[in-house]
Amino acid sequence: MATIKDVAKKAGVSVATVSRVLNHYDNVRQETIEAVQTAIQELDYHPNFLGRTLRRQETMKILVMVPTISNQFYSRVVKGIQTAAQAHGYHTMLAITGSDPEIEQEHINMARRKLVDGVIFLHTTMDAIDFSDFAENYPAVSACELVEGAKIPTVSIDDYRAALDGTRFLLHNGHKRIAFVSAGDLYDSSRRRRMGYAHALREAGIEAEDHLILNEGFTFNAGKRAAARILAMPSLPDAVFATSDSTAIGVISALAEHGIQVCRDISVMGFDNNQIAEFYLPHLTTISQPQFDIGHKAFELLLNKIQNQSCEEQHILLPHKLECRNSVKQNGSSK
Amino acid sequence: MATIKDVAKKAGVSVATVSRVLNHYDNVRQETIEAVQTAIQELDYHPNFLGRTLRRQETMKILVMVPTISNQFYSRVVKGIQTAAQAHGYHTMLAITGSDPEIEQEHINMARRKLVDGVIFLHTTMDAIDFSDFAENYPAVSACELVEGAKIPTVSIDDYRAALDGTRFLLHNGHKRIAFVSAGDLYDSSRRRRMGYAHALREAGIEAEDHLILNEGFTFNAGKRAAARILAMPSLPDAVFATSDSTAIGVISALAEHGIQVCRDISVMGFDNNQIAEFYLPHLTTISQPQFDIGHKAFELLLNKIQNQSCEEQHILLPHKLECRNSVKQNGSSK
DNA sequence: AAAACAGGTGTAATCGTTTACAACTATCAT
DNA sequence: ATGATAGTTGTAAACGATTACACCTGTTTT
Repeated sequence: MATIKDVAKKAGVSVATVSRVLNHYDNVRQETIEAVQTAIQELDYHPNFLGRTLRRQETMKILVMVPTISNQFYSRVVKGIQTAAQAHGYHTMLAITGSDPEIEQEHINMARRKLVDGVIFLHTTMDAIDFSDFAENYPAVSACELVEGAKIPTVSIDDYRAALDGTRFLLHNGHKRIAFVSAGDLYDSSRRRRMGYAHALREAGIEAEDHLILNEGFTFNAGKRAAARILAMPSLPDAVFATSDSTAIGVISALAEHGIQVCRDISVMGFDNNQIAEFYLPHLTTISQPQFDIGHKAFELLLNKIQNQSCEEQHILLPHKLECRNSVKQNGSSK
Repeated sequence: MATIKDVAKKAGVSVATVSRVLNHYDNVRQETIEAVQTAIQELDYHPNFLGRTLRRQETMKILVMVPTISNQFYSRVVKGIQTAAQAHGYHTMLAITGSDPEIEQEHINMARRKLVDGVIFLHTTMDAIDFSDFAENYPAVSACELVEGAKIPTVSIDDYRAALDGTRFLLHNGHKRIAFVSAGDLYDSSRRRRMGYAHALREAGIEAEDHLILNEGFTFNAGKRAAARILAMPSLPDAVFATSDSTAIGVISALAEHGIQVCRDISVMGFDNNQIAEFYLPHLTTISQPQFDIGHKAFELLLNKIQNQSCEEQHILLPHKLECRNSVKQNGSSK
């Protein structure tokens, strides 16, 4: 395989000049450029970027730490990251952690070992202290999850507010007993959403029923488990607020198997607005997150950290939106 | 940031010795090992792998070329790849090409530039000649798609046979006019499946109707478009064989909007067996692909190429399976 | 006692680039 | 003619590790 030396020899110039041509420096004579280029062609030379990487101490790669890609939600965020990254000449590596601290730590070492220039966390198992500590030493940002107390640039929606809006919507449409399906405290977003939900109930003067809060997770099967618990309740709640679309669909699917029809017998609201929310029957009423934009913005924050080392902590909140479809019973009357 | 030199100085040994400790060579005195290790600890030293990478000319990274990750199908394959890769100390990079030749070419250069040790193609826009050419010069394997005439190790299902089985199943259950929704010739798998479909019709003595073959693609919206065309037909076909689950669901969803109920009025069969096939209502009858295994095996083939340079062309066909659920009308009688 | 050997370590070359610095040429102003 | 300047190019030192080779020091073999 030809190296820069071979090209230099063939073109009758020094390696420095070849390097200049390669990097489009503007202080090379046109003839020289052409001579080098023909040498490159003739040798079918492709620069070995490992050399540059070592010299420049930059890999032009970033790492995205994602708990799972089975969920379309993260796929969209990753897509946003990747699009932004590509536009700046960066490549993206994906670490699917499965929320396993060990796997996460192993990948964090990629940053320590200079194998990537920065890390975007879509979720972390680290506590705020470790997380801040890492972010202090290496370029890192958080997306989707706003980790309480962690000093790290973050882009997400306002989960509290989103759940508040969602719950209010259910309340305004006459639903009083609302079950809440979420992931407990494993995710910060989940915790925040629960607080928004609780707030909405409180302001409506409704007494919260603890057993209506079902911490099962974000997956389809979590929804099925939640549905099983709901079916076991002495009386059915008016509505179910599931904090991910997959979960909502799990709920609907499991209820359907017991002859309970959504919208007629019970309302179900989702969260995220994945494709599936639009495709499912009934079409799912849900809270829409700007997934692509979250990813896109997250990369921009990261790039800023990589280039400027500027560590100013910033939390960017992007707008959510209630997407009204057919899975929630609406009364025309109540405002 | 501390380098190997700093550690060497601190421990009072040479860099070579530090390197030996780092790589667990067995010809270092126990005391020396300990001295080096404490120096490492005290300096909070993390080896910079860029140096090793350059010296060894290996990155321990592979690239996966995937057309999209919005489709769960590919997510599962990627997961299989990643699991296998991780077990061998490799990291995975994802290039989402969107089937854009330009983006694909840009990423192919990563291999040429030694930024990755090998490439797994889940799809390529290259023709058989270019594809073979690349695979001859760089470690590469193909997964999911068996490219006609390309000399490259491949792992996939037998698409022809799978579509044959699927169509036969529909025929055996009394469906005669079967629409076929696929991606035309953009994907080799799509072409093969169409041939399997045609074969089944022929052996059943049924005359193929060209207008029943709808080349719309693999997405949900492709399914909706196909449904629109089906609705415009003078008479409804008995069944629709959609060659991806998303497409099948698009068909079902669009038909439902016109009051046509699947299983009662028409049958629909999917392909892939994504989660959604199980979750959707009605549960989708579909052809199951061993997605995880395909990915897993693909990595093993690639590793073999990376390590042995052995170029023997092999096509590995993994078994598919008909997953019988509720979207196809079955008659108890016919065998 | 000399030779052979093994265990442990250091020296320095190497991987393929980039880049600071030096140096050369031609042009221009003085 | 001299010095300054701009444009172009080359030399060699990085970057941070790995590793071939040499070189010790003891120990064992002859």
